[in-house]
Amino acid sequence: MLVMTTLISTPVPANRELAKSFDPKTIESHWYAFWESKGYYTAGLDPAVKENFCILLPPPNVTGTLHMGHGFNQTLMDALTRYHRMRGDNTLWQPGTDHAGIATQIVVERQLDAQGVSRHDLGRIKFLEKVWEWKEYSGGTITQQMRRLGTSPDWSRERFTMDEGLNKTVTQTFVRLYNEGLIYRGKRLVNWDVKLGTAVSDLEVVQEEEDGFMWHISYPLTDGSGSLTVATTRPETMLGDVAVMVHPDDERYKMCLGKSVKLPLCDREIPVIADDYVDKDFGTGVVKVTPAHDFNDYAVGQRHGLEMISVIGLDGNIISSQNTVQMKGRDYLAPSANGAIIKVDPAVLGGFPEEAVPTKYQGLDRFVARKEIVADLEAQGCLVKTEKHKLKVPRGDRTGVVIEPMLTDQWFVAMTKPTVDGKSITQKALDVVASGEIKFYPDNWANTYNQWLNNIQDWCISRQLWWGHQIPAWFGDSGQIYVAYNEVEAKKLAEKDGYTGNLKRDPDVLDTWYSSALWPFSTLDWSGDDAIDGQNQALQQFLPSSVLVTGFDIIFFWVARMVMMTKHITGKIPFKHVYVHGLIRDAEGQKMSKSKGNVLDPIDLIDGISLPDLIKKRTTGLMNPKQTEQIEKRTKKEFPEGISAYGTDALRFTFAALASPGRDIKFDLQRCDGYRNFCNKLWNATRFVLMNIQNEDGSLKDCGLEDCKTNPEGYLYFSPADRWIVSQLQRTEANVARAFADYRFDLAAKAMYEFVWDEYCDWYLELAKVQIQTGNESSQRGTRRTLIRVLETILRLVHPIMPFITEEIWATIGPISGRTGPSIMLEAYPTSQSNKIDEASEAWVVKLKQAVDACRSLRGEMNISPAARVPLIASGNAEQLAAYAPYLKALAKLEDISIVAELPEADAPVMLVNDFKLMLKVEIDVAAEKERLGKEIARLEAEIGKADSKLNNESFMARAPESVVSQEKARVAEFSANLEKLKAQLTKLKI
RNA sequence: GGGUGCUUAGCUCAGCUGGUAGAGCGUCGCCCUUACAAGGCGAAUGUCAGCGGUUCGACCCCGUUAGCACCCACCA
Repeated sequence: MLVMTTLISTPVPANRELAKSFDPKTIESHWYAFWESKGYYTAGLDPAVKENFCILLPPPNVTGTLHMGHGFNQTLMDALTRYHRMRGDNTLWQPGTDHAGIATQIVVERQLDAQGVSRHDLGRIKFLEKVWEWKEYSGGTITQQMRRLGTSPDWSRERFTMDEGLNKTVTQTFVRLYNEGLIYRGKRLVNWDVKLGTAVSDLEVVQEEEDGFMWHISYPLTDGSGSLTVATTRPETMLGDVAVMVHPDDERYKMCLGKSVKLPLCDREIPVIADDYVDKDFGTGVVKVTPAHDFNDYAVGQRHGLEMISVIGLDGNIISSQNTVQMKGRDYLAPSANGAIIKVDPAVLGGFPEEAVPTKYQGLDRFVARKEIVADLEAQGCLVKTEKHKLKVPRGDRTGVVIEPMLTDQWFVAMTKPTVDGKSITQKALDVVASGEIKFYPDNWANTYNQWLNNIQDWCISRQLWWGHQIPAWFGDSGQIYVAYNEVEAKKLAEKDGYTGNLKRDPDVLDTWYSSALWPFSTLDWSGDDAIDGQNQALQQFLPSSVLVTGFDIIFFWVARMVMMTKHITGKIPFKHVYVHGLIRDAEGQKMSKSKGNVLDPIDLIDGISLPDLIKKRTTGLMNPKQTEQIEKRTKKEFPEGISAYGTDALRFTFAALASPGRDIKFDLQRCDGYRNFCNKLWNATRFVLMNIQNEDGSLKDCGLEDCKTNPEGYLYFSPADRWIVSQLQRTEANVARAFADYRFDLAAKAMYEFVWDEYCDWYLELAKVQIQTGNESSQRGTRRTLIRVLETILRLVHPIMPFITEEIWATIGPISGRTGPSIMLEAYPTSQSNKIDEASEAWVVKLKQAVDACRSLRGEMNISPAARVPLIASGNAEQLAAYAPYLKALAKLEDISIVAELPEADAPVMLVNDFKLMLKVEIDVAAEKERLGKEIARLEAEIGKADSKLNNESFMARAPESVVSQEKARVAEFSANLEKLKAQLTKLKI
């Protein structure tokens, strides 16, 4: 089921007031269209700018819809893109989509199936028209959904892997690689998907452990001296057996070497050979050899010069004259009477040689044939035994059918063959990582990458499909191959070769990953002509791109191949960094998949969805309708109320916060909850700031926003609290910058969250209230200025992760505070200036916080209602206490504060904070107080004991750094002082 | 068989170059205090998987065991 998403866009309202609470829907609807229409995403191409930043969007499948993985991946890319754009870098996020050969062809074929039409009925040209129609219809879905996520790629540069320009690059590189001998055509055993009727690459085959059987079959020796028992999991392939083999050192079978056995059911004699590939201890120690249908046997066959007999046709049925007809239009390989492989042209079916396979099995489905063969063997007494056996079964990742190794003509890229400069493309790809030119984040992925490349096989790039880049090769009547840019060029080659006959273009297409591998330069309009490319500003700036953001699942499919191809073709690396993130899983850690019915659509988290709608979405279009009930049950249990609307910003913030390196993500909706609350917090902080900087009529109060220098001396006063929050902001900016540089989105989000909530909202706004109520004019101005300036900086700081809410607030406070910029996207990203770090103010506030906490704590101890205003008696640094008094009164709900030289003797608990002593003036419960003091004394004694033992430890004193030692000493001093006070209090209580 | 990652509060996870364990959600109190109840204040909860080692000191480094997850290769 295709879900078309249209972007609802409303005009940006001219005048705005902030609603009472945050409602993502109303603010998200207008900004995207505004940004896009203003061209803010357009690639920066200013040669004067030093830094260039470029990210390639891993092109989503053209017919796909957005899933959580995309949402996650794209949020990270967008955060980086917005961050660098704000920093003033030349920035490009290059978008596009992939034609996804197999996946798309399957979708369209399935639709035709529903109408009872096959692609062969339509013919290639008509069928391709249908695919293009479908592409036009659904191709924009995912890019529309991306807009809902607020992503900011340069849409004007959007590419599609089947675009004319990209097709040119594909053809050009293919011809070049062919001429360099790096692409070749050969008859090899390849993974064959019998359902799709195409070869697939190793990566497209998944091995799954399944229950099966091991059949022990007796092959009689021709000299009548007994028999050999082979063990096999695939008895049907015995029709193609050309030998049986044993280990050369296996004493049990030594006497059989050089003899031959009679292949049951087939009446063929085959030799007994020795090969140390055989594991003596597995099965019976005797292995049947079927080179045409097994990769290992193929290798054995090569070693021993054995012939190959294909007994399974391309459609997965046992060979016959019938399946050749079904494979019309394609060459067919079959054994001739003498066992040699010949090509059969469907036009000359009459002479089809199928004697190698007994007539009774011809044309049978391979699994039906298996049953019959087993039954026949049993009837002839050749079946020794059948035992249960677990085995790995190769299946096509798209179709799920069992992959059949098949001897066919295919095109390959030579992975390990040296190129003109002496290194294979694989070696080049290894080198750029080894040298650090390309860095992985986290770096352990480099191991995975290296390991794969070190064991790589040639890449089968031809696919017997119709949807894709058709291979630019033309065949002559007797098998000549001419690879050229087009048919005219191919003709020229043929003529040079002295061939003037017919040329027939190879009907096959390229693996979809071939064009993906060229993505880093094909999207930048690379031409291969240095003169032209030198003038291509985008290509100069953005190749290599800065970072590739991707899940580990496509490191082999895509990342490694991009490195090989880009490095070899252009001489440049495709990207400098590879940031590998985890996969999004459901709350139970399961992979999200349609068949499990645990898929979440990011759009549903943004807009919310009711339970019935969610169930409907998860259960329609299931391959196996039986699962419906179970999925419904699970969904009901997991989301009893459906999913509420979180809005894009909260979802994006959640993705960022969960993006810890090297870890899959169990997606937990509750985290989302927390970050939606964060949006609300920011929203309401803004409302508070607005309340305080505006007069009743909406005009701006004097906030001292003009340049400080133009104000007279003393016009603005910044309290320690004001200086403290600015200082903390500076630290946060530095932390966020470091986090982005390290791709630690989780830490960036955390730094933002903690600063905004824990410092700005929880403390500074409360302190500001006091200053505005009790401070003088200068202090009030300073406070207002700080309120608004810190908020503005917060907005710019957070914008890369939460673009919508920040833009909305920016647009609201801008006209009021007199800022003129039209969009936060055009503002500079806050960068820390360490000269604003004010350690004295930071220390001042830390102490104030502790005093406030102490008062609150005292309140708790004495069980005083938080709402009650009570008097406080304090002793200590009188000057500082006087400065704290107004804040303490407001934040700790105090009636009044008396500052005295010495606390009066009373049975009330005393809190010691740094150099202050604080006591609430309220009667207390003596017994409870005794208990409390006793506990506290015990705790302090324990702490002192610990610290003391350290200080008495010679090793500690010798090895620990100064700071740690003095820290310990300070602790002992502080605790001892407190301990004495407490003991004194306790004795007082006792009297 | 080869490789990688993980194991921290009831749940989901942070913990930067070793220096006395943190957040969100949930739980329990008390508060609708004019920014915010999608909130505030307070509280409870941990043999940091087990064992051993290095170190004055280990969640962190080393070794080892167990469990979980994933990747690659593969025995017919």
